[in-house]
Amino acid sequence: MEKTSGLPFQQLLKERGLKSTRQRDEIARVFMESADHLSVDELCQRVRQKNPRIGYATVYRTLKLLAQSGWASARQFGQRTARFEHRTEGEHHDHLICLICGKIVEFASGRIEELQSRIAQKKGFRIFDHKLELYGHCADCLAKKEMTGKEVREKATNE
Amino acid sequence: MEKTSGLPFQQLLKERGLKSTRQRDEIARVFMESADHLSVDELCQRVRQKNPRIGYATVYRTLKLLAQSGWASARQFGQRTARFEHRTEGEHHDHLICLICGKIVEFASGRIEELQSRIAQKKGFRIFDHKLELYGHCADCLAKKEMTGKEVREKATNE
DNA sequence: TTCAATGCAAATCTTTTGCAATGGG
DNA sequence: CCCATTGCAAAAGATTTGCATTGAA
Repeated sequence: MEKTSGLPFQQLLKERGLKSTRQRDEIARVFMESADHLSVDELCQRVRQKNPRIGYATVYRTLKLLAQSGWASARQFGQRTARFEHRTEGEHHDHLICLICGKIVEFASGRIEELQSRIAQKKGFRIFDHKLELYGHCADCLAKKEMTGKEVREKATNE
Repeated sequence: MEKTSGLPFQQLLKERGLKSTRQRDEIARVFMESADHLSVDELCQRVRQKNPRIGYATVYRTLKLLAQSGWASARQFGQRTARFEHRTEGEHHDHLICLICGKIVEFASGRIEELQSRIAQKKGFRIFDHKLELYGHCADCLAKKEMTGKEVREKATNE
């Protein structure tokens, strides 16, 4: 997996001919300092603790830049709000997702990542990030196979 | 990779205690007969050629059922509309996605799928589908590293 | 000084929901 | 018959955009 961290955000802006502004720097800093799986809303809240006048639009615009630059990556776990992860160096956690109850189990596989790198190289890509999600039914839900139709329906509805 | 196709949709409804209706059957049929990467809108258009009174809500609701049953799976390539793929038996195509220009290149890797199956088994999941996306910069965009800031900005904007 | 970036509010778009009417089992 | 399903229109969100103002370079 390619490394680009360590390159400050401001340097990256300069490379692309973009201006370094108080807002962009603040947003990038707060993003990098925060825990993973941050929603746009959460990021905006935090940024506003420092500078309450920063708008959602700016946060979205900056996040787009961070994503294009490979620093952030968007995830859509449920179908609702996107959440942004840091592109960390090396270690990635991937996800097993249950289609019935929505449970998410994390896992990591270095072996799979090796294969990914090889494929990317073959196609001429420089990879910054990846997303691997396995969808199915979890052990619990498989065990509930004997549920009545009514119960299944209720579970599916409030999902 | 687990197989469930061949099981008719109606049978699946019965198993879950759901009703088989004209609309559900029609939507499922059209979905299965269509090409991959169908948007909800496209599916709705096609279904309406047969029955113009079918509403978006019903299409969404049925697609959710198909997804939970493992027949369809949602993808979010750009951040816009979700697109639905058929869950085909065996063969999966995964995606390399360029963060700059949005280009999508497909690839397949049986080796990676083997590893996935093993992981799922270890965690007690029965997997119906998976999603693997590699994000980075494509060969073309890497070649354009010498572009001026202005050009980069324009490209990023109309993305 | 110049033009990109910002902040705000309005606009868009996708997906979900409430509810009366319909229709499967 | 009963209650799940449908269709419509309205609601709910999430993200984007137009535009006047601000601020980096």
